[in-house]
Amino acid sequence: MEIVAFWFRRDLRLEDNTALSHALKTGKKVLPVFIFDDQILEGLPPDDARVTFIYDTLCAMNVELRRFQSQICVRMGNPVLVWQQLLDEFEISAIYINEDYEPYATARDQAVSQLAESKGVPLLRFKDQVVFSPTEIVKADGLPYTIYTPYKNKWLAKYEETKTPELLEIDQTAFLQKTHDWPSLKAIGFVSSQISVRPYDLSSLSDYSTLRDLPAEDATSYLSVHLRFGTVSVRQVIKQLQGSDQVFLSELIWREFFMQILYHFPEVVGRNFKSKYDGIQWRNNHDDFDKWKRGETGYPLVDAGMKQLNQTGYMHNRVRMVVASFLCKHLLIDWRWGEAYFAEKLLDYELASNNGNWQWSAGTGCDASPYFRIFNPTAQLKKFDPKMQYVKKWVMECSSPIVDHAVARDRALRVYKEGLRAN
DNA sequence: AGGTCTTTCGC
DNA sequence: CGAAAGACC
Repeated sequence: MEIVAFWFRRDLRLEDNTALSHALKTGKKVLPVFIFDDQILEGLPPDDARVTFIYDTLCAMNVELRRFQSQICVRMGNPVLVWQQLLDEFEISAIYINEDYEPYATARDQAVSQLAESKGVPLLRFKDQVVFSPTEIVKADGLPYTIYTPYKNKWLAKYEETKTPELLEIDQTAFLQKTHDWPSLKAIGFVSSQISVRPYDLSSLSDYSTLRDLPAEDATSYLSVHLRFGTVSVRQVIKQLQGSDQVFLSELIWREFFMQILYHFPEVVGRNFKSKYDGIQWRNNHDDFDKWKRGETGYPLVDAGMKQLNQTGYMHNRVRMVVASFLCKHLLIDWRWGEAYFAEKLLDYELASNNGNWQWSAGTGCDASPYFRIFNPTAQLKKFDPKMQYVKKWVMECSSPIVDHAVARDRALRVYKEGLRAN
């Protein structure tokens, strides 16, 4: 029987899923596929919370699908080799995917596309995880934006032009009725993590703009991880926004801004966007770095943030900016070290946003915070957690500061200036 | 989407 | 006199 395949990647949902919806409308039965890519899994700790989340999400979708005698086909290995097997095993006439704009993902999809095309099977790509793809918002001369505000203006103007699309129907009766051998989490090489993903609540967005900077309020959306893995549709989120939620919409536009930066400038991975900062002599003191990681810097807001990260896989956004600035400016540790630590710990880790925001903090990025803007961690505490509620929740005892603020501030200004002069 | 020091403003 | 605005980092 001729069927089509749908490949789940970072779109782990059965609602408003573009490529899936199109696949289900072809009139052919749809084989849903998920591949644990061993190249990605390699190097992750066995109790990685994100792998647990992916596995649990797949299980939950499977429960849905079982009502229609269907099941997700879960495989593990190199995606190209897995697709080679699947194309041999099933009579697949097309593979449906949602576009993924990361460098690794585009190369992977290109390889799968070549394989499939060689067997006469098209790989059909759809826009799903963003409102506007990296090539849709460009300057009049066709070049990508590198400054946020004009990018945002263009984004909003284009958004006004296009009507908010209706959410897509998912016809579950069109799934292929077939069961598969499911690998256990253990068989994939993992165990269940103690850290779990907090569900999102779209109704919490109403107070976002007034409370979002106060970590004690715990009023952020917790949508990041769901947008990362596609357990929520970005269109559904936007549909939920009221006219007053411009602040939240702006955060979604930042997300797409950094995605298009990574897409058009893949060299930002591992390198300063602005090469004039290449001469900065980072101190890169391992002892300082360990203290930062453990949340033992002696600055309550920094330490609270790092403890929240270590214990929950999440950190309040205001605090992310403070700990990042502290690492780069006060400790003069290379932003790439901080980027790597966040990548390891954050449930919502996403290459484009993580890289973009770290470079923003370090001052090396496009449209970044200027190098002389150095957060005063004590002033930030006073301003955003005046009653010390957030800090008390995460920090039990406060050690003495590992570096004096005024001294570190002067040192950062000097080292950045020297670095700029040397370049 | 900052901080700090200095100057000016408003009373 | 303290608060707000400005300059510079």
